Amino acid sequence: MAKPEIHTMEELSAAIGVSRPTLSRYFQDPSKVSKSSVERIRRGLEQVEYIPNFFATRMNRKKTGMIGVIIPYLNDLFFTRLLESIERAAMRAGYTVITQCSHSDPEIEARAAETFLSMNVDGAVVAPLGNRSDLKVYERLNARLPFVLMDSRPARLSGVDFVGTDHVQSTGLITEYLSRVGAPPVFLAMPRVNFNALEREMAYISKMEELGFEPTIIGIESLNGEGYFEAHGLAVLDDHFSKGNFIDASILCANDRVAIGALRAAARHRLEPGALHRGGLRIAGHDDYPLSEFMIPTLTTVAQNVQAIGQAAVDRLIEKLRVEKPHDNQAVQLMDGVLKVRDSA
Amino acid sequence: MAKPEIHTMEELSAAIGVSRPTLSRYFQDPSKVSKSSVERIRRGLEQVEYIPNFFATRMNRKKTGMIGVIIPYLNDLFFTRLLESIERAAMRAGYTVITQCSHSDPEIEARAAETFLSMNVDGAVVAPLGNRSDLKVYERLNARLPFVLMDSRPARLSGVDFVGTDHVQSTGLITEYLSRVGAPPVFLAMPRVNFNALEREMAYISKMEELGFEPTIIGIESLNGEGYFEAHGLAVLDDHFSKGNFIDASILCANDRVAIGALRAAARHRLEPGALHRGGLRIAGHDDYPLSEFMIPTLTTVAQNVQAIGQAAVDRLIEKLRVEKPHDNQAVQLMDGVLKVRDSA
DNA sequence: AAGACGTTTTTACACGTGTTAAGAATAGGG
DNA sequence: CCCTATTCTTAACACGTGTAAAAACGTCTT
Repeated sequence: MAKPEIHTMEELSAAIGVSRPTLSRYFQDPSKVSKSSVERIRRGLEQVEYIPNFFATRMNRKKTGMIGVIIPYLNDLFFTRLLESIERAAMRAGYTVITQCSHSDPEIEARAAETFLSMNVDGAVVAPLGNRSDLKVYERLNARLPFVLMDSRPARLSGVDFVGTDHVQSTGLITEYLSRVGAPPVFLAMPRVNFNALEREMAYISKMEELGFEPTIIGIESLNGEGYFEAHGLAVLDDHFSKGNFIDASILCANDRVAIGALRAAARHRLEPGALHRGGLRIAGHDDYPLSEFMIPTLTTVAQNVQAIGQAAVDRLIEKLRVEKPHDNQAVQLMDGVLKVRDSA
Repeated sequence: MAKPEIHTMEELSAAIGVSRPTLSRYFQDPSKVSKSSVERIRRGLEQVEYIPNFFATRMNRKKTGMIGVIIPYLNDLFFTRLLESIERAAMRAGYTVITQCSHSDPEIEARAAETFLSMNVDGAVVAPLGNRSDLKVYERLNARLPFVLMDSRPARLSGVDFVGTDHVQSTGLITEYLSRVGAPPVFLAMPRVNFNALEREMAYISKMEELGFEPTIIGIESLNGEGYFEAHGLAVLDDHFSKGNFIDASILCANDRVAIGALRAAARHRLEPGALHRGGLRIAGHDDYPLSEFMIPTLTTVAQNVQAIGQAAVDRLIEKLRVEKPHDNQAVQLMDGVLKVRDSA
């Protein structure tokens, strides 16, 4: 505890009798230094309190060993799971993750991107904000760094790598399941805050048409402003149920958070959604939100492979990092969703 | 878009005909520079692409304008709300927040602390990991920086500022409510992963004794390893309900996530917890987790004032930052919880 | 027009480490 | 003991910006 505090490599060099350049090499990669010196330095470091200055080390290196991650919200367990899987993958690969949250604000998102550039991060992974994002921000990042988008994908953006769920597959899967086991589903949309909102809508429509059913979409416009998804699902269905609409329908929600609101609306109207009630109300979601299995009834949904998405994003980043000039072939990785049949549908 | 890219202040200085030191002052605080120069620089910046290097600017400044935040988990909306309120408060005050998540690992927590020190952050806010944390890490931070602990407080740590909820008040409040309206509550504990777990247990016990009731605590030991809180609540109550225990009790859960598991256990056993059923099963939680109002039934709980805690933590940090030598009086700020009576109890 | 004052430029050094080139020390082999 | 290969030290410059002191400039007052 009472170790003398050393603030610079120069001081450390004097203290343990090893030259500063050797110390510099030691901290970057101990194998670059002879066994005997490594031992000597190691013993010296046990006697004193010293950590190389974060900024000074990063300033001159070509590789900073940092990757920047931007996510749109913090208050959503889907994104925190994604972030966690990225952090773990990055840590395994020896990288430090710098996280910025855009708090639904394109301006903050743009500022975060600038911060990453000014920090010389080795690469960046971004989960886009949605329609309101400035696509130039992504183009700028993509032009200057190894860059990967994840989760949701701007339609009008080309040449940018992407990792996410195949919504045509995942939404198709659950649409088909719902249609097979009971009534063809109505789609309870979410406000179009991101590109996935629309992708899932379209996937639902095309699957319904393929199956020969009439698609029905409700809840595109928000009834409660910029609130939570749960509040949206609750408000929209509360309204419909009050009018006697959809009380015995199959309802596919755009995501699990909307579905949680939907379940709440059902409870409020003393409806009991469930797979067991043939012909009765059924509610399903999308994402396999961590709380879905604890809902009442437990929520039938399609799981996104968050783990794989995070890992793939980091892998792709590192791949782009290794080769100076990437093959310039845009890589788009789409993961399949997995059906989770539970009690609600 | 095709703006020439300028990488150093030197180049910028040459490009727009203003000296480098003046530019330096401009980027730190435009009001330190004459109107005419400000105007000239502003016009110049519109013509080129330039951002001051993050590391170089931070390296020499005495104040880096950054504050470090460590939270234990990401997969918990309580902590993400806390983090969000801190980020907003810090942003308002002009600070950049660097977040690190310790992922329940004391080693990662210690490393994050070292990173903050090596970055010369102006201050640090930490939500402790719990029993497994190395208290020396906090002492070290506290000795070298403005430092504030939040959310949960190690018993054996003195001289460190703290901001959090007054659990004696909050837990007492709901214990009293439950006792007043129905049967005195049983306490469904959570695994003692942090200091609040024990604090709430103790607060429950002393309030029960004050009211002249016999305290009963269940679920201290985890039945499902290091799983989620929800799984813990579910496993413990599922076990008890199977044996016919507590099926008409008032159950106070250590937090809302445990309570969500408890509601699930009740549903599995076809029990209907609710305030309306006088004498019947009732379930309550603690924290006002964002999803509590969407549970079935909606969850009665005590809200922690997350907003105020985050703001107070940042305020205190900035206060300590301003005065060179703080008055050394340890500041402990405890916020009151607010009762949220809903349907479950 | 002279002086005073505020601003800006110039000049120089600082921060802590990366990095390179040259020479010195060390080790191992004969 | 000498020779060569390796590793280290020394010395110096680099990175991009902060910062301080002194000199130059401009504007305003009188």
